[in-house]
Amino acid sequence: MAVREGLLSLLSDGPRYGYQLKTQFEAATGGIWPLNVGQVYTTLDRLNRDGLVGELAAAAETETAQKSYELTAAGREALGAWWSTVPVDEPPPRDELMLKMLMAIDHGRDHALAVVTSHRTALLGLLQARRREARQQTAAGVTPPHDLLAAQLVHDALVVRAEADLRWLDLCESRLLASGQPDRTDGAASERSEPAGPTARPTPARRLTRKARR
Amino acid sequence: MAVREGLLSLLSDGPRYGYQLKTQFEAATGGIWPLNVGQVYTTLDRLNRDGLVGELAAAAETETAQKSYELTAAGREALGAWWSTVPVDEPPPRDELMLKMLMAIDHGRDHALAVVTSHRTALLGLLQARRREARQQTAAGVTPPHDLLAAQLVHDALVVRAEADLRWLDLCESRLLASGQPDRTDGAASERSEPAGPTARPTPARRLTRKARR
DNA sequence: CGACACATGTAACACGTTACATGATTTG
DNA sequence: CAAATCATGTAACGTGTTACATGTGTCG
Repeated sequence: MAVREGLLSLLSDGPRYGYQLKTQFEAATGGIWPLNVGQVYTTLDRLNRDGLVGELAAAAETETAQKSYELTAAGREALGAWWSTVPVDEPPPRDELMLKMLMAIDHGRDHALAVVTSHRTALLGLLQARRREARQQTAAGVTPPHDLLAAQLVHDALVVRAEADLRWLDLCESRLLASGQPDRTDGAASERSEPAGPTARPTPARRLTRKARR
Repeated sequence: MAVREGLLSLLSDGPRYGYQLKTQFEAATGGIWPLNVGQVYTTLDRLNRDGLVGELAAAAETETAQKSYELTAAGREALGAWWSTVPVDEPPPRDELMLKMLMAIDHGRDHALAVVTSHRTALLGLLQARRREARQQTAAGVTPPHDLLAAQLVHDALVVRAEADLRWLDLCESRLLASGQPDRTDGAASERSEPAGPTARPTPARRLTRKARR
């Protein structure tokens, strides 16, 4: 649910047709979010299906296949809801870094700590690279003012996000070190499940496996 | 690409069957990421199709429909790549807040500033709520140690993210205020496109509309 | 017995994304 | 003329997600 709302937002400024929306979407996002034209048409179809946009039959005047779309009342309402709604993460979004961390913890503290350090260095490198890019970007000011602002804000967001991730990794590390839990790198299995030989008898299936015979 | 890797990670500990994976996935994520069982089976099928996991024919021993899955060599390799790879956002991920902000800017500085302030207050409220939750959570320590650590880290992540978003909103505000760009709330149209009456002649189609007749 | 947890699986749909086909128009 | 841009659209695939159908075993 991102392209949908983007198109709605662009359409709220007046009727547009597909290719135009692609162009304006990319312009509005500072050229950072390329958008395949095909997706515009499929998304427009879906929006049309859902009654959020309507075809503007005025295409006859141009003799070409240009079909314009405009917001319907429902579309305008949906867009308004989007503007006023803050994305409440409930349940929390499936973030890759988060999931990776949790899964790593599941594999033992050592693994988790390794993931922390490797990702920290990688993220630090990314941050530096982005700062370098930013300097070059401002040096060669080629983009128009609007696009420049957009590009700058996107860059800010990426930097802030990366910093947040780094801070979170630090938190993970300290929490991991604080929890005196012993590592379960084989040998000493934790409470989680059996050491898992090739034919491990899995925890929740004990009963089933035990009396499988009717 | 999140559930896939999660299942691979769980399977790297030994063969598992579907329901078990659901249980362990939810346990590993501190009960915060509920996972529909059906999705486990479909994902397992897809992983099987891609040759990352294989069925363990040992189900015969249990007489029941329990089919276990295990990692293949390719699966183990994919998982290893996952562990060592830091998610590099290139192009940047379609973040909803970011997109909303950019689209708001496209609609004029005033609108953008309004979105900033509304989202800031909403995010602040969310932050406070989460801090409150955290206090209650630690007070009623019901969850086992592992799940508690996971839940705590997820909570940390959410808080850190929210703080980052707030910081970014502040940045947006200052950038917006710094850019002396006049607002384009009707009347004075910006460089972007025509004021867009019902039959607006769209910018990139000038030529087409002009000589449409073959 | 009836409710509930365990266990597997299918069908359907959502959105995002890419590749492809097609044609008109502009421009070098 | 040829290449690039403008312009529309379809087909196909990928993952995530939910709802549903089905059956066994446990427990109060």
